[in-house]
Amino acid sequence: MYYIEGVVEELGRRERKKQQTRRALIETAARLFEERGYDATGVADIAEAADVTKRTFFLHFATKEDVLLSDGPARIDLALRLIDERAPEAPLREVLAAAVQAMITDTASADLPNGMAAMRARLMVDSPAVQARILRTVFTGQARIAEALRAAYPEALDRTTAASVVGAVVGAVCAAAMACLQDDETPETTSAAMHRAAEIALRTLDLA
Amino acid sequence: MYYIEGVVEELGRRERKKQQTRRALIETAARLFEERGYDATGVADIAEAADVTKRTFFLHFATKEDVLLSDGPARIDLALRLIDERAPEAPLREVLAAAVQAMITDTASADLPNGMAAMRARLMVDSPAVQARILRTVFTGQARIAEALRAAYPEALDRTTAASVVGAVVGAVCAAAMACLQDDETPETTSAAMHRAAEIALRTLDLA
DNA sequence: CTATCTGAATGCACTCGGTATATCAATACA
DNA sequence: TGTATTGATATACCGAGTGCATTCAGATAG
Repeated sequence: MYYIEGVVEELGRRERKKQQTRRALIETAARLFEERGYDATGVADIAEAADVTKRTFFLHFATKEDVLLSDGPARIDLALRLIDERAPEAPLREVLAAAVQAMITDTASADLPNGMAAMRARLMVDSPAVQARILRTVFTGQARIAEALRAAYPEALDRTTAASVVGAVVGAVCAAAMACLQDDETPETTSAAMHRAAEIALRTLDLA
Repeated sequence: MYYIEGVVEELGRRERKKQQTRRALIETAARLFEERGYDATGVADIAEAADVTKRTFFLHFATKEDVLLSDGPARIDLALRLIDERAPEAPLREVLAAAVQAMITDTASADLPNGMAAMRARLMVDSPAVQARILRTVFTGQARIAEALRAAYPEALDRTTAASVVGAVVGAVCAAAMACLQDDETPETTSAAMHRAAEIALRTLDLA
């Protein structure tokens, strides 16, 4: 508690203000996307509604899509931390399974109450730009996970094998998620399908 | 021969001119990307060098990235045709394996002599926009393949299972390819790695 | 052979995402 | 208190992509 306070309170007024405008931008963007749709909402509109300039928006987010993916990196970090903790003592399959399941669960639990995931899901289905951006984020994330696993199990995995295995699991999960989204499945069904997809793809490791 | 001539010659002067400007745009774009780099080459530059207007460029390609992916749909169609021919008589694993291998081989054989694949590969590594676009193309393509397989093997595959399996295979192949590209591997090594990745991911079907 | 119609290409103005630069003003810090 | 940071601003700008009216070559009918 002492420690956490130390870290959290370390932020001066300046940094707090910054986080404040950042949050304002995220929430305003979410609201406007909801109200008017993604394409019909310009960056200028978001900035205007959040009472900052367009330039300020781009000071916080590199692209319009990024305002939707502000928590993407955290999810990858979660997986990397988990790998770092349990590998290489635990078996490869178990570590990879735990990492992927943690990411799926985190997506479901952190996003759903926020309402963010539902919108993101909708946008992913019908906004090509958002879909492309998410895929790229996932793809680079999976590369980092593959590299972490290869480093942890150097005798079992070379670079392309590691990439293949992680690619298979992530690819399966993403495809399953997308199939559910297009079918307008409930979040619970979708989440279950993602876990099942991960299990299916993890079979690749059961006969090495 | 008679038949082929009939089909090929069916194109009047008008359609030929159209294809001609289309090809000119593709080749000019490739040349300029090679010379100046992707980001430093504007659509206006390509159009200018191909002696048409910017507006005409967008009459042939929806986006700047699309001029690089003009043959993408054909590759998916190849897989779909193959599935249509062999399913549902042949076993699922065999059909999927054949389809994926055909796509990999087609990529290697049709692109490499053209020199197109090498550049596309380079761009995929260091141009986020191109990478995102390719991923989206692949992703929608894999959805079509999954749907075709589900339709052909309705008793073995529901929608999300089909998506998971195809997603696993395609994800593995893409990840392996990307890993090789980032390592500057030879086309042969890359192609081999993709085939190996497909084999690994196809294990998911060996224990149903 | 001529009249007509179709559609590929044009020209131009416009929107919007994203950037460059110079500047202001609040905050951290000595 | 004075100075250096730095988050935010204002303004002008670039390039991708679109809307729309127009032109002109080439297909088609009479």
